[in-house]
Amino acid sequence: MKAPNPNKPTVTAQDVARLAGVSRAVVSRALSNNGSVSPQSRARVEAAARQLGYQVNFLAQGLNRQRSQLIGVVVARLTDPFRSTLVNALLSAIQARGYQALVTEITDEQETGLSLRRFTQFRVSGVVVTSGQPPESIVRECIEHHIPVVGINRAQSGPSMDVVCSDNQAGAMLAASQLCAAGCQSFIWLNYQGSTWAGRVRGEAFRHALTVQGIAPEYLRELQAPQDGYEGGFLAAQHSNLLRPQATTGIFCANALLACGFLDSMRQQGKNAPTDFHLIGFDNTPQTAWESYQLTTIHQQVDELAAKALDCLRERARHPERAAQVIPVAVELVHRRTSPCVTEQTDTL
Amino acid sequence: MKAPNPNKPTVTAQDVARLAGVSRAVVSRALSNNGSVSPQSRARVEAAARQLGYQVNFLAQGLNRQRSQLIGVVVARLTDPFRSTLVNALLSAIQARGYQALVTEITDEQETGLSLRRFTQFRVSGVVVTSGQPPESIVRECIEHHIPVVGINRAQSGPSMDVVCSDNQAGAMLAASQLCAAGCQSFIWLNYQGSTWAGRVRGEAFRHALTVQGIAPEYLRELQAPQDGYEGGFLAAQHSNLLRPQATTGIFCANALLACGFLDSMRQQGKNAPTDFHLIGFDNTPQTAWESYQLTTIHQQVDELAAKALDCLRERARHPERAAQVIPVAVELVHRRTSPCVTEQTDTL
DNA sequence: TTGAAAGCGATACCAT
DNA sequence: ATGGTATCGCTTTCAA
Repeated sequence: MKAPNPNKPTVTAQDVARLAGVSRAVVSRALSNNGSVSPQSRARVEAAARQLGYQVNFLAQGLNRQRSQLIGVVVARLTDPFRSTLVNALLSAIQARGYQALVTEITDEQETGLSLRRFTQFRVSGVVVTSGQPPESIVRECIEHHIPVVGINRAQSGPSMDVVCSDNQAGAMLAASQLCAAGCQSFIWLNYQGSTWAGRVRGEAFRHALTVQGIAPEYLRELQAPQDGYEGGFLAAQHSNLLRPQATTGIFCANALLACGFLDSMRQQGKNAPTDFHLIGFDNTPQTAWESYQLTTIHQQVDELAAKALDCLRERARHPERAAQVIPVAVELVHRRTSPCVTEQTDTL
Repeated sequence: MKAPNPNKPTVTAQDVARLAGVSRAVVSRALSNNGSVSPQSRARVEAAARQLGYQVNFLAQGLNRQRSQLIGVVVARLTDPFRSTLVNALLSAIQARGYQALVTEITDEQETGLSLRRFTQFRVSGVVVTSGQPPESIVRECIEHHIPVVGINRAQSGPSMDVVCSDNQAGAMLAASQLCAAGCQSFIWLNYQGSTWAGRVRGEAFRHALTVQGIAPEYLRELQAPQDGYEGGFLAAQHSNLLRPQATTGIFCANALLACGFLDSMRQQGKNAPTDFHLIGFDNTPQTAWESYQLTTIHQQVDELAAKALDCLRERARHPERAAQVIPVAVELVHRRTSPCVTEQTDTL
């Protein structure tokens, strides 16, 4: 058998039942508010539970219910400020709803599937994918086990996964309008090689938004950073000769880190925003608000993303068959120094 | 009873046993490499398991073993770059050792205890506290349930919790030496009101280190930011008249965010490092390396902190009775622009 | 309302 | 080496 716990033996529902003078069943019902229990029994159970310091064994509970109070979260490179902000919001939302977060870090898109598998082994109540693209087959496995999967800011992975996504189109449009209103006549889209899906979508949307603004395609240049992050943006600015002398250039970046790196590198070259060019980033991470950057940026409402993602899980748990949805979340343009708010002054005359 | 799964019924060890023509017991042994199994049986079990796509139910496994493959992590404000870096390292280390991370975010020191309780309900294999101070009583509860608890960068919470801690004394000494060698004659210690334990220790150690360097106490001033973070540092610099005209001031900050905010605010006032003052931060977060800051800083080896924390859990699981330890992790001075490396030139003459 | 009992799925002991 | 079986702790059905 098992070695008896030499210290404090675990308190079980059985112990509570004994002390309260009722059966395990009553204890279970009383404590989980399921089924009917007389007020007196309930009181006695609660008293006994408190007295013994009883705590439900979630493993046993989950085993029986075939579902744990766990929600799986997949994330990559938590050191990226936007990701940590998002995960922070997710943790809050998850706990606010009475769940616990099971977090796995992936270093490679491939690992997403493995993470999902491990989540199912814990019978999680749902999965939130914030990085990586899970193979449709594995998502289906989850669905078959009645485990809803939702992605944040990613492409739909087949017809089984819901997605909550910041409105990249609107963001690109806001950026394009702002840059045009600010008088830019030449444009650059900055992204990195092997960008995420969201980054690519933003680029496409920016191109489209410029067209809508009446900008001819030849006035948009694409700049590929050799890598992601601050360093990528920094290098991108070094390795290219950006500015046409005649026209103010408006630059839109796939994310905040790229924008910060780009800006620093440009400054090192003696060029600054908004005098020499305009710059708008995506994400509105804390650093973009710092005095040294004051970056105009597209703000993502992370709390909203998190909340909608969890709502989505709940909904899908109820209606497993319903078609997968894409739920948009509004974005906002935050005016800061690298492309200041344009007042109506041009219309004054 | 339970509603039968309408889709794919869960594959259990029983199913594998049936297909392999052996008993559940053999399946368990074969798959967990426990007990003895004939090579042939093993092969058949493995084949059957693969064929059926069998996955162990961790809930059942944990219930039986009285221990899950979970490790609890307590963290606050994940948006702080140092915290997210540390948690990132912890996640990697946890997964590298075959565990899964159960993460709880606390917004208040008080919640630490509640988090630990919930961890025990999942029969976690260990707990890592990176924020907050768990009440000694609850830590003891954990220990009594054979759940080791380790803190990172915090005070020992009674005799039951091990602690892994960056060497704040050494860090302060490195900072003091550097500032002195750079010619500073007047010093400021910048921290925020209600600082963490680590911050306070660094302050004390800095004071001591200056004494060792032969600096009289009256040349050290303490500056209290009204809050933590970038904003706190920014405000601290605004609300105080820092520099004596005669002597170069050396400033040491409790953390990186304070330092960045402080630096930006000083610049706004027309003062910059290292010309007008010297500045050294703690943590070496990614942003301190950015071109706009290039902050000289004390580097914490997060991977080392994470690795030692997990080693510690393992050790304590083996020896529950052993006295609690404090395990130091070395820090390094990273020379950057706000207090550049001092060459031997002063000795040349 | 209540309690007895049948699981949930896996593990480890013990006898074979 | 193998299989039967008790057990981990809780939930839920079912009959009383």
